[in-house]
Amino acid sequence: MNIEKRTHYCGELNKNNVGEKVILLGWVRRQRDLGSLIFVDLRDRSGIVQLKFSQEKNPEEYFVGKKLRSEFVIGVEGEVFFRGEKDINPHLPTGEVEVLVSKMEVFSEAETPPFSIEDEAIINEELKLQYRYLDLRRPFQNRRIQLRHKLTQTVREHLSKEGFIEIETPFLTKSTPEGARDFLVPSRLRKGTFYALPQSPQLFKQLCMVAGFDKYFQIVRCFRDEDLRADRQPEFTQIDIEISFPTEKAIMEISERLLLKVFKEFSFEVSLPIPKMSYKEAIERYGSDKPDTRFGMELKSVEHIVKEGNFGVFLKAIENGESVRAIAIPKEGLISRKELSNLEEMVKPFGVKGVVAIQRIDGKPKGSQVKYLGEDASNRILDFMRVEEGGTALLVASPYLSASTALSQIRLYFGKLLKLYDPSKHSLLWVHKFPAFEWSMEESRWVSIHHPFTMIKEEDIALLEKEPEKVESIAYDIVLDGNEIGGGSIRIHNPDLQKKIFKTLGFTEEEANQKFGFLLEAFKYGTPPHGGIAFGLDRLCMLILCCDSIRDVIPFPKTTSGLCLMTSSPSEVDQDQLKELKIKIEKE
RNA sequence: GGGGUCGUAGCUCAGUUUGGUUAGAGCGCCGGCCUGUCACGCCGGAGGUCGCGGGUUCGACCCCCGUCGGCCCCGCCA
Repeated sequence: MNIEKRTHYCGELNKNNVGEKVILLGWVRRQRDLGSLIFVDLRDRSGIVQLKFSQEKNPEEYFVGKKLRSEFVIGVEGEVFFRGEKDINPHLPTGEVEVLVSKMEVFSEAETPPFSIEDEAIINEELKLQYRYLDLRRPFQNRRIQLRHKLTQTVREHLSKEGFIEIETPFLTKSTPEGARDFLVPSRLRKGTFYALPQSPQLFKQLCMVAGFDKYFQIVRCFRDEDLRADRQPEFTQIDIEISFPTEKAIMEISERLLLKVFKEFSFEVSLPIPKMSYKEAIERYGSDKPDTRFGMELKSVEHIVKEGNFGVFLKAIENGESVRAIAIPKEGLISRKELSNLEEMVKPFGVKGVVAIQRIDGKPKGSQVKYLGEDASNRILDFMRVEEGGTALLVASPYLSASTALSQIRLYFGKLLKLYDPSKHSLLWVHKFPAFEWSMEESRWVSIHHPFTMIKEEDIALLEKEPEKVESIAYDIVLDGNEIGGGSIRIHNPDLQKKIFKTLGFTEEEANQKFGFLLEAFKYGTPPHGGIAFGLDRLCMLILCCDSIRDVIPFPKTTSGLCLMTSSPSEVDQDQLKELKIKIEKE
């Protein structure tokens, strides 16, 4: 058989091909042996078509067909026939036709695979990852990776059309402080020194602006040595963008055109226009800097009401400058004593000690704390929170941010539980006006919330020395259904301001020069104002394809403990390799 | 670093509550029969380190300790 002469992919065949001679190449999905008549489903990346072997019509090939087993790789030559009205399989796109095989070649036999190569197969994650190439052979999983290709193609095409230049930046680069832990790569030529794999191409893309490329993009792998999650892998892909002479508005518009182009391509419905919300407002209304705005249940502060009651816990909290915040749960979310203690468990990690519930039953407030809060105050809370009959107000007392975060967890929990949103509709949101710095208890210093190269509001420069917590950055995140899918900022292009920021972050001039000297040096020679954004390609792909885990859209992912079960990496290396690098392993 | 949960046939799971004769089911696999199947059907068969190590016990899949691995979460992820 001449394998160069494949005429069709299996999934393409239909009634229009009847009578044609075809050559198909693929995997045996299943064999149905009826005696002197055998049906075989042949699968390739496009789909499935039925092959027919008949003892009567093609005795020679029939006897070879007898020996076919699942996952054999074969090539067939044959003619496409209409199956006949009563034999049509309506579940198969190619179900109206079949191929009567006249010639067949078995390229490769196959052992029985550890799991069946079917969409319906339920397979433990461990096994899937160990035999990832078989998992990827399953049609829907195969399609996901093909769709990921379509996504990256759409991005490349769109950005190229908009005048962006794709530029590759190094993977072997310099370890920098701040941010995630680096993956290190030892250098052989200069023993005792290390490259780091980039957490993102941040500094290089800025240098591309200094170099005059004006509009840069890259679909690029990034590496962060931190713990994994369902939506976090140690290596992941970003759509990285940077432009010269930007405004926040310009970058948002570039981003929106790109995202909408992608969403259109995938028939993914989002509501427009995309609202903008300050960080402060997001925390106030949703308790999160990446709120899911597909449903309401907004948070409110109720100190002004509860301070009139007699509930000691709340009064004391207010006295200590803490907040009392509340959320309204609809009547469908009936809260039993058991559920309430579940909720309390849920919010414990956020430093909230208890949750107070007030339910409206027959128009009256019910709940174990009502007698302390007073019926009047309780009623006012129910009214203020617009709690319907049968619904419940949940209250927590804690420092503002912790109370807000805790309630945001409760909000998300009920939003999902009560199906308060249509899963086929999606909601985008810009969150901006982030604070530039936060105090790190661990390091006893100010650290950047975005990164140290983020521009701050001009009028806040004066606050840098005395009140860094009040400094606002020109940074923005884009949120899709409660998931951060991208973020960026306008950068600092003035070396003096950059030095001031380093000072706020507690770097001495010497340290700053040692770590970022090349950037500061570059900025001396004419630097355009610049800024950009980066999108998480894997996350975006996961959300568009409605997957539960980022692993589903990464061809060869790691487990939650950072292992590749297929290759068994990471693994030990030869002594010789270590010797060459002058590295000694310290035994535990 | 911490919490939760899972690990029994090739796969998915039951059995563990209350330790006790030979550890089961469905699917898959192997052999036979079958001309319109498409989750083909029918008959027959093979298949087990109960994750691993130790302990308790007359006796452990079951109880205890440790360990490895999967998944989810907190911390962490500028």
